Amino acid sequence: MLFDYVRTVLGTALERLGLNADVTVELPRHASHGDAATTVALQLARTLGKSPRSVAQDIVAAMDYDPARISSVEIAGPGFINLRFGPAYYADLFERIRAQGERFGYTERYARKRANVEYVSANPTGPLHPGHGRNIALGDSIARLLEAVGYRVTREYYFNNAGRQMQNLARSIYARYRQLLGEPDYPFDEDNGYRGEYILDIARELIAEYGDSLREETDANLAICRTKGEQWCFASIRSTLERLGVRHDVYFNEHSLYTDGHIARVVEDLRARGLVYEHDGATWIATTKLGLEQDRVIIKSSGEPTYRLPDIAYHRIKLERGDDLIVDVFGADHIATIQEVLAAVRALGYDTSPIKVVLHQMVTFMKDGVPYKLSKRSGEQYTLDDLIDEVGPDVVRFFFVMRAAETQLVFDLNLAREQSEVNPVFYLQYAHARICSVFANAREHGIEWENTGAMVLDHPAEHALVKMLAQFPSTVERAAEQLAPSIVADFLHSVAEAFHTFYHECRILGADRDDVRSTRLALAAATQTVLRNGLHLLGVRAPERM
RNA sequence: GCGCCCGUAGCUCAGUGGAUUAGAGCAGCAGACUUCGGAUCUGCCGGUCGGGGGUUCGAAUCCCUCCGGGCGCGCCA
Repeated sequence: MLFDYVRTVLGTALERLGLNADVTVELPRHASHGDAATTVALQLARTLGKSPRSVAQDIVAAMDYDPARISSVEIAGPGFINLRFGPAYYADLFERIRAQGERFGYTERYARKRANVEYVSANPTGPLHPGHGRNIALGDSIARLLEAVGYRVTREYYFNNAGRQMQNLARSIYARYRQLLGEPDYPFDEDNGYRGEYILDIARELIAEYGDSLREETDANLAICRTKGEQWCFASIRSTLERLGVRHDVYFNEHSLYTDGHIARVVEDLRARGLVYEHDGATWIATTKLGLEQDRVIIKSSGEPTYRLPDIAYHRIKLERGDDLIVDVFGADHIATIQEVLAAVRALGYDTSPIKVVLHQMVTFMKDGVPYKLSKRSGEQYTLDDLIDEVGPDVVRFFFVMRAAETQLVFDLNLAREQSEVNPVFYLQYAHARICSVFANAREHGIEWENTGAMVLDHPAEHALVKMLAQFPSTVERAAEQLAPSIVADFLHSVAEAFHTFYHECRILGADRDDVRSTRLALAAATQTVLRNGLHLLGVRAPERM
């Protein structure tokens, strides 16, 4: 949007010269180099066998433009073409932002495309821990970003409520149940058991519900413990997600892969391709034939599949659904697994290119300058809920997406708890609240203004703000394409900065002319929209007052 | 040993192959309109972009190599 007119002018000039090239226009790093710059002459010089500067001269000579929109064109350095916007350019940008109003920033580029985003996918064996926060915030913001560029998005949660983990959960609950019933020495499996405080809570609920009628150690009673545990854990997980504004459309149960025959089909199909063999009583997949380091077990000698097998079946199903884009949000510890799974699915004859894996690195929590241990081993767990209690949902969501997924994030608990200007979330929210306050003031003083066209933009701070706002749609697209919410977080900081500077230098309500006041109010309204829409993409609230 | 990720200011991080001068925030220092929210704004201080080669008109960015850190490499998930 920012460079639409510039691109058109340059494109026409190239056409006139019989040249063919992608016109990339960028914002120069230094304001002294103008408002827009292109390196197209440098790129063309080689194939044309001419010097970049002379190519640039030809292009400039062939440019036909409105001098009110482009006030200067110059060739600089080795062959850059630098342009400066004129008043009409700003007026035009501003008008387009104003006309789009609340829809500004959302595009239709990927309309009619379907995307599936899988995230969280924690098994129901306990409350979410703080480390899950990054996966949740990333996954949900990615889903929001994809929606913003037109995708129809399904949010999916994959879980396993069978298998060894759930047996351990049932046994843990049962042991605590017996202990609470007056047998403190009843054995608790310290190695495999879940030692969290919440197990006791579940056991207490069982006593309230069943009294001591589950005392006998039968499969049926353990099954009751298991079911109770699963329900309790899922309720806990969902309530935490709810607090963060996250809701999934599909909960995919791993167990259905067995009952629907998908698991058996995967084994048969892999076997038909000569990729399966038996060894030491187990069934193996020959991943070495697929270019990986070593072969892996897919069915243990006990007859139980390993997690790999359902993962392969699950990804095959995802591909068969025909979505245009399939996003897996995983922690860095899944890297080996996902490589194996994708290699196996490819070996089954599928094109895995719709699958994009967002691997995020681990989070280190810091408190008072030292790493804060959030041990799962200790009986007392620090949960994601505790973190939300401590710093609030907005800070949790923002902190987990403000850095690129591939960085090893440091979550500074002191900074997060700080309710002041050092906290980067408040800088953005304050800008929004400030704008709301200006409008509240306008209403209070009975200031009438019309958000119509024909406005005046004179001040450099106004120009800087308009230029910033005009980049919102392309920024959202770039963030969506790169599956990188941190791009939006950075951008919003720049918007807030441009607004605060504008606010400081330009009186809005106190402007000395009515048309200037109306322009500035409209500019504030547009900034408000960008901040609100942008914060929404990150799942952070845009408060009217703080 | 192998695979993936990272290494940029004291700290946390941006940086889309581009420009004599690599940018923010925090920390530190110095300032700001008696009027719309000072949770703000303006300056200053601070860098061998981990080291070394290469590709290119041009490299923090791409390639190679070495060093350092993280995560994996289970008949756990």
